[in-house]
Amino acid sequence: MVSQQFKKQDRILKRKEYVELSDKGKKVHNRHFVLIYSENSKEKSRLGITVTKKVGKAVQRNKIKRYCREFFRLNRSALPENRDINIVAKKQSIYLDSTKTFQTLENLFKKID
RNA sequence: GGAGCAGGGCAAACGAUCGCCGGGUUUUUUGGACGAUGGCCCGGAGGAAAGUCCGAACACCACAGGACAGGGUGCUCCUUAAUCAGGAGUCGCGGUAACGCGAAGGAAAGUGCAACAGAGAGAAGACCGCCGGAUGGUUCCAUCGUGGGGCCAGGCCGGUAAGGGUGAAACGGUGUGGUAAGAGCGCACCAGUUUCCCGGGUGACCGGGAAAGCUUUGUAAACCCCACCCGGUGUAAGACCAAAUAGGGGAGUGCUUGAGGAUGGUCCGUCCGAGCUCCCGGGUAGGUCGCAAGAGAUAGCGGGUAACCGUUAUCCACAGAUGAAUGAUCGUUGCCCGGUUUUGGGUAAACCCGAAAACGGGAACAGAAUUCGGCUUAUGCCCUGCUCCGGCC
Repeated sequence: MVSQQFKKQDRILKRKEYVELSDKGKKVHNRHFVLIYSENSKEKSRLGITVTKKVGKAVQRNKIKRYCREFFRLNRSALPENRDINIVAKKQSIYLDSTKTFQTLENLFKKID
């Protein structure tokens, strides 16, 4: 059984790291999300989520972040290792419910090489 | 049954699985501490957490005292830590009513403004109308002549604010006297203003009476005047710890009589060579604190119309993140909406109201960020009381 934990060390927390990632990383996107990713020096993949105020109000932004975290937590074993990944939400993403969010992210994560 | 007014309540519940944040405790790691890992236990968004519109606590900065400027408040009394808050009232306005709304001091300090319409709009004004006067024409009566009356015509001179018309507003209303016609021009009553007196109320104010001048428009969310109040910035406040690198100050030591470094196990040797060592303060990244138990909640009793106050008891690891936790999936039940079917009542029926069943759909507004007290705005459902209208007895 693979662990489904998702703790603080599995996340990108510093502004510096986000800036570095967006400078160096590769991007894939669809109409709801943008993924920015690059290899890291750690053993695990780490996740960061960016939802700006343009997307919606606080409740909607929180919902998107929780869906993204949940997807990452449940599907880590299927994902590539040694990556820093930033999920950037676009404005369209507030219209998705949980199952559609998961489907959309799954399709998008397949594009990561 | 319909329409409305006021007040209050809830913010789906339970279970399973996988997670997140904080705290306590414990295991392993370690010489020990911190930390990390695993286990167990406890806690983890709102009525508005929102808008950031007021008020405070707290912190730092500024500050002898006063005046001006600027800003705020503006019926009364009370409550509160405090307020542009709240309660109870007064007055005015709206509503049939329950009830609601009001920046509600001063317009007889001064200045300004009052569109359009209208004759005239602030010590107002004569357009129509009404009245008087002189003039012209005509006619009637009387007459020697002079004269008197009626009608018509227009312009001229003057009076008049009662009537018409305009306007949001035209300098009180009704009646009567008066007059050429009119007019607060006089008088009576009514309304209003100011002053004074009496009574009630803590007070705003209310009730009654007298006098005066005879009536003095509106606007102060226009300037202004009066009374009272007011330093500034906000937890990214602010306090503390503090790398690496660069640089500042001081002390010691050294500059061919060579500190220190490289080579090396060490010494000699060889090479490089003007710095090296220590201390101090400032300070960046980063971190810690601020940062969670209080103007606290619930219940009882006492005081008060009430806001609220006093007192007693009980409860509380009542969230503390910082790229920011409080979630996801599944199941059961409940809630709301929709049409369908069955059924009860008001009835002869249409129609209306209620109940049940299965089916389908939905679950609002919204996420703590230093903390409290208010206000405002957003929003789903439920309950209670009251008012008006209609029907039946």
